[in-house]
Amino acid sequence: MQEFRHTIAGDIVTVHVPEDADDLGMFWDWFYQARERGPIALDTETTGLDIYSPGFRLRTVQFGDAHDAWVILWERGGHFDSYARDAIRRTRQILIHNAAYDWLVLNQCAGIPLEDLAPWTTDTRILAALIDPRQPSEGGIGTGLKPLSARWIDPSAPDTQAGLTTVFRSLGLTKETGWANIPLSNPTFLLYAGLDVILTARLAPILRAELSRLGVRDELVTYEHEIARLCAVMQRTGLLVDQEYAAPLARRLAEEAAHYSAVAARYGVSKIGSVAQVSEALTGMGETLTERTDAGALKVDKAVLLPLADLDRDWQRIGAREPNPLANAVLRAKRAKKWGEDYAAQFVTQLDTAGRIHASINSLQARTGRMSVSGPPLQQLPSGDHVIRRAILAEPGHVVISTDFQAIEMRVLAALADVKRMKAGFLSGGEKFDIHMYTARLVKGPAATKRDRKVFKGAGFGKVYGGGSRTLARQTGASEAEIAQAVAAYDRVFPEIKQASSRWQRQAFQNRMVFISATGRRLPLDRDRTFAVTNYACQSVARDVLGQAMLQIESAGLLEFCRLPIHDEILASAPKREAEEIAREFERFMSFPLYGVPIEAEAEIGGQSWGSLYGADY
DNA sequence: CTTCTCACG
DNA sequence: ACGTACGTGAGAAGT
Repeated sequence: MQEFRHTIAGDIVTVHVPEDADDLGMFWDWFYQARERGPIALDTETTGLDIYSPGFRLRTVQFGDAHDAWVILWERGGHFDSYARDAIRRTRQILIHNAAYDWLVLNQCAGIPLEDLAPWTTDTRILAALIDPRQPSEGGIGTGLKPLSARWIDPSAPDTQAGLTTVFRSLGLTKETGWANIPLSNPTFLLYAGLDVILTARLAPILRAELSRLGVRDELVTYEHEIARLCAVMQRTGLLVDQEYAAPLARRLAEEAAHYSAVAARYGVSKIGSVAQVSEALTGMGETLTERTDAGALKVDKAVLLPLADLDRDWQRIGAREPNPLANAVLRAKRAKKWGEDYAAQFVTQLDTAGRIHASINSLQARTGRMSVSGPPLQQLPSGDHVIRRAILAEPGHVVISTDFQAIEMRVLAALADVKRMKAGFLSGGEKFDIHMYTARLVKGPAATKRDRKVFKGAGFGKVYGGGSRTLARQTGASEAEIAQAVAAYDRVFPEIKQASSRWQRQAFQNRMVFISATGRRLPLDRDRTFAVTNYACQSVARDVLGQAMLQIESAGLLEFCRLPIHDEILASAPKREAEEIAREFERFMSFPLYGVPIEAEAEIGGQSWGSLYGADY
């Protein structure tokens, strides 16, 4: 038996590393006693983060309480993995920091279904996010084990990740190669592997007590664990990639990027991403640049370059001027590079052995509770045409179904702010109700035009986002005077929105700048951006409406069809012959009243590729 | 590490 | 009294 000692918050703690059958017997004795005393913290060390790549391996499984940790060398196989597997299966109160990752690792490498672990798991990362959801960059503690331990347990708690990076380097390894190649005999690796579970075990009761002190309901904590499980199931399922489409697409986009980069180089721009080079070259060609970035540099983003290239927002020729060839080349090179490298190439390189991608779904990422998807970022694929989404396929014999909420944030706003005439509209509107046209008619009468609709749609978003007339004018292209009038009219028709916004800001002030959402979520407000409370209130409840819908979908037995949550939409793959019926069920389980406002969803049935919903014929 | 850009809801 | 667009992930460039 190897043993390491360390001091945490004044206590000497022990990390045990069993080396033979006798040692494993001692682990078993500890495990049985610890299980009687309370929850057991669990963690894994692996070769990397790419759970589904062919070379991925589980290296160690750690168990621990507040004083002892046991690092089981899974990689050694034999008794080591059978003891670890038995212990995992027999734990009835599990503490994990960022449970979704370890659930998926154990599901993939140990064959333990995540459905068997999830009901017994408390995720300390979820607890922390419900106390303060802000990232460190936003002034929060963050939800990493290190900053949480430093805040709640011991300011000098070791940064095990950073510490290991140093060890990797001393062994001639890197951040990338270290996790897979560090010998299991390395004492720092073993110590840190053990300390992580001890810290998790100590964190859980402290965070529970804090949640209770803050009055956060247990129901919210439970709900959030359920959502994490549903997202993990979708991540495990993954999405099928059309490799015969994606691989040539990645090549074609790389060629296109190279071609237009070469054109830009002829105008003195060697790096198309260099703001300084592009702005200098354009100025040298006689173009006048006026827009500035936050830091004061001349702006050369898409909105600036498109008019110079005589292109509208849909990249169609305007015919107003001779296109600037450099602006045109930079625009096209950047788009081809992004689409090719960030999307198409990722589809090909991140595949598992079955030709599927398993993008990571973070069920509780944003300050508002919104989810995020990364590796690749499937929530952000270009939606203007089918080119990228065409590479994602339904299962063989299936079709894609996309069910999205209708104007969800406006409905949530109407419900939360009790906007009388808006609620009346949603209640009487029926299936094809158009809130923006309804608003235009309220203000302008029956003669309201499509253009009026566009202006009031902008005003509506302005309200939800807390924006002003100037930004709205810039976004919609309408004049500032016209927008100012529309916003004023909007406030007359829906006076409750402004009242609610002020009320919510007052509530936040009285609660140390934390607004409590309708679902009990804690939403910290920045002191100099209190107007954002309107958006936080709506966005976070819209997120919880999606979560509620996901739970109903699971209860209806439809989880197996779900592939991806996208804020106001659920993407699914369903057998072609049952698609019509399943689509209606998605609509049904994504529709329910919210404080008297009907939340409604509409399903769209496509073909075999996701791109079929964006114009592809396949 | 920060800034800028660009993809989404 | 006034005015403030919200939330993400990812990569390149420059500090």
